[in-house]
Amino acid sequence: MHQPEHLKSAGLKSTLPRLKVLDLFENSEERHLSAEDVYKQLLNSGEDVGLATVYRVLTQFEQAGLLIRHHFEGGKSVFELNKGEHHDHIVCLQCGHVEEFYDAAIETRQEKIATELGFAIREHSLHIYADCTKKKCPHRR
Amino acid sequence: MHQPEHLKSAGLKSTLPRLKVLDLFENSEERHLSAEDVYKQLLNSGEDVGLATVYRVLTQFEQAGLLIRHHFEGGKSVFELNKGEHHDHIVCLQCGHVEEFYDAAIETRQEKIATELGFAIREHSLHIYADCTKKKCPHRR
DNA sequence: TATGCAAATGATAATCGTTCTTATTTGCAT
DNA sequence: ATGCAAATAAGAACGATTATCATTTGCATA
Repeated sequence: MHQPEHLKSAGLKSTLPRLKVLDLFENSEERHLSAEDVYKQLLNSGEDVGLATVYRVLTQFEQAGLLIRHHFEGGKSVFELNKGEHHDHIVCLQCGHVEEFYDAAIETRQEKIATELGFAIREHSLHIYADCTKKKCPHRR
Repeated sequence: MHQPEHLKSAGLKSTLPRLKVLDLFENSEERHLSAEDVYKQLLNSGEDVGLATVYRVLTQFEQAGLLIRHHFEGGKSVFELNKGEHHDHIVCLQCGHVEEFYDAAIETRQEKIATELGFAIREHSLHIYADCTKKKCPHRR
């Protein structure tokens, strides 16, 4: 258990809600969770947290670099643990599962294009929405 | 003026609000407009349209293939005229201007990656958020 | 170990973008 | 000219998120 240090180094007090949220991301099956997901899972675990706190904590964790926020289609923000390595996402249109991938060639091309157009990249997002062709797709959306 | 035909072929009646919205996209300086942008510009032009109508019309145009909807950071949808050719976007973090680009290499890589992961791409979005290094950047956000 | 206080929380109201509802108006075929 | 389905405008309703504020908590200090 090294979570309290994570929080401390981010200048955040080690409170129960924050520990629970961190714990959820580190032990959850699904790496990508929305605020609502986090809230519901905590309630199911018997924790008594407020939805407002969940939103607050997620934003703080994002600013502290512990989490990364994504804006997939559908309007709601989705968060994942920041592993320090950038990657892009492919979202299954059947089950909603999010798969990660990284392609050096794409990254290189992006840099080249931005430079040519007179821009310095700050961040970027590549989202592929696709049909899963695997039979094991749970189709649970 | 060939707009009415556009509408008719899409199965949409040729109404004033629809013609005005189409006209705006075809003659506006900025290719990428949000619902709020469209609404305000129409009001400024003395048109008496409702915000609900703007949203409805934009959605209909999207379904008719006349417009393309984008989800940039910031939560609100942005629309642009569908020119039939896919392209990606680079958003200036200073002035908010959106520049378009297309890179065959990136497209190819995406297809290859999706196939390898067992997916069939339906759609995708590549958004680059960057600092403009040109002096002519209006910095007007 | 008790205590003080800033920071954090939870309940709820408020906000923002967007969609829905409904009574009225409009395009357009007759 | 007329009828009617389609479209509209206004505002209510909605879902995700943020702000407010009184109460509680972590934790440094006595």
